Amino acid sequence: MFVTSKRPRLTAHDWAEAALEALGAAGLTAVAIEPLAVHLGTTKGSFYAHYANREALVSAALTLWEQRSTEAPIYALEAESDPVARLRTLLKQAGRRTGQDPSEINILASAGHELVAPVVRRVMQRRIQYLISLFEQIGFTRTESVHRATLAHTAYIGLIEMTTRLPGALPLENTRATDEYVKSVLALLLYGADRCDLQEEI
Amino acid sequence: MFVTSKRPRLTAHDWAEAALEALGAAGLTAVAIEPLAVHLGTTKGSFYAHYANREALVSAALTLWEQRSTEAPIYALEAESDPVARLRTLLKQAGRRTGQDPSEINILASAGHELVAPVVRRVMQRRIQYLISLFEQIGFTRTESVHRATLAHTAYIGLIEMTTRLPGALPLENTRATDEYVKSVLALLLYGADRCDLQEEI
DNA sequence: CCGTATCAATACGCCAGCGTATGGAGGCTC
DNA sequence: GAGCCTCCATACGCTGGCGTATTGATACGG
Repeated sequence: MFVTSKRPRLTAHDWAEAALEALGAAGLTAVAIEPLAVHLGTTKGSFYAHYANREALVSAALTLWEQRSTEAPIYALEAESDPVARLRTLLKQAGRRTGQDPSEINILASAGHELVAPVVRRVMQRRIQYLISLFEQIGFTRTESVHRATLAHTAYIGLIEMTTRLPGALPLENTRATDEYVKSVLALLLYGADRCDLQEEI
Repeated sequence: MFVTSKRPRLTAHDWAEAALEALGAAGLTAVAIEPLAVHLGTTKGSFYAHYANREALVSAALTLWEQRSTEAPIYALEAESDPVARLRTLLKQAGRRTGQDPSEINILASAGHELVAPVVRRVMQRRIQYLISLFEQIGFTRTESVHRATLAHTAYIGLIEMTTRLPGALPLENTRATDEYVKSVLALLLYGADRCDLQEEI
């Protein structure tokens, strides 16, 4: 042919990347070999040169996701010094991502699958642990920190769930309203942080 | 035959009920005619005497769900008089149902489907509106009420999402810990309710 | 420059589920 | 008790996806 278009040969990583994209965009059932092959401009025949079966592909995609979900947020907060500032930027980021990113929700929804559950569990637990540590650094007791971290995390999950599944259902019309909401939540989560009968480090 | 077992003939309602059960237990894909027929002890041939197709069945199941989701919670709170007590029992009920009831989450997760979205949206918006009215009755301003209602609702969604998808991932080991958590959340949601610079009705 | 390992293409069998067609069997009405 | 209406059963074709087999192309190293 003349227009061979020089398609570069695909690697296992290409497949994993496409699988992760599909998983984030449309859930576990979208990680289907034949549709992915079409998307990648090839046929499923070549897939089995890279992976044994669909499960292996899902595993690879999840590995990618776990890496990125662990590395990314750490770096982003290194800049901030005190725990309150870190919490604030964390919440602001969450508010900004609202409704933009269905991947979190689609992957969490896939946790019914044996392969997905442990990965999602690890990522979520790391986040919650980090939140707990933030509240403890702020000066709250252990149990109070656990409670506020749980509230923060579940509110985040519920927020992205609502905004991706039912866009516009929450009474947060625009970005302004969302920002105000985030501020409000931050205030509530920090309620009592300035009281002096908290356990201090000295 | 001798052991005809006298199976009663099925009605459209029986199918809708079974469909709703499957939807709540395992999501939209579980609302499949042939498996449901097996579950009901019949064959799919009889299904098409009641409904035109699968979509119609899904619609019927959702109608059932919407009715129950709207009637139930209203009655349950009529007993309580003041809004704070209503909020408290609401949260306690939520905490008690934790991890027991995957249906909310499975139905919400099905809102990607055109047929499901409007129903779920209506139910959710009614709840949020009710929460907002509670906070306004307590004495908060409109925007403050919107914020706290949104926080309460999203925290609830996130809580049941986490407990059904990833049981044990939240740092709420047992029922006691969950009760304590709910108390904490209630306290945070009501922070400032006793201040006198709130807008009062007199 | 040739051979081999890797990727690609096609065809095949398999399974699950939807929707249709066609008979059969039971109950209700008159 | 005859007839009809409703529900049940089975068979069929269709779609979409998985996994396998076989063959073809192509890049890369010796």
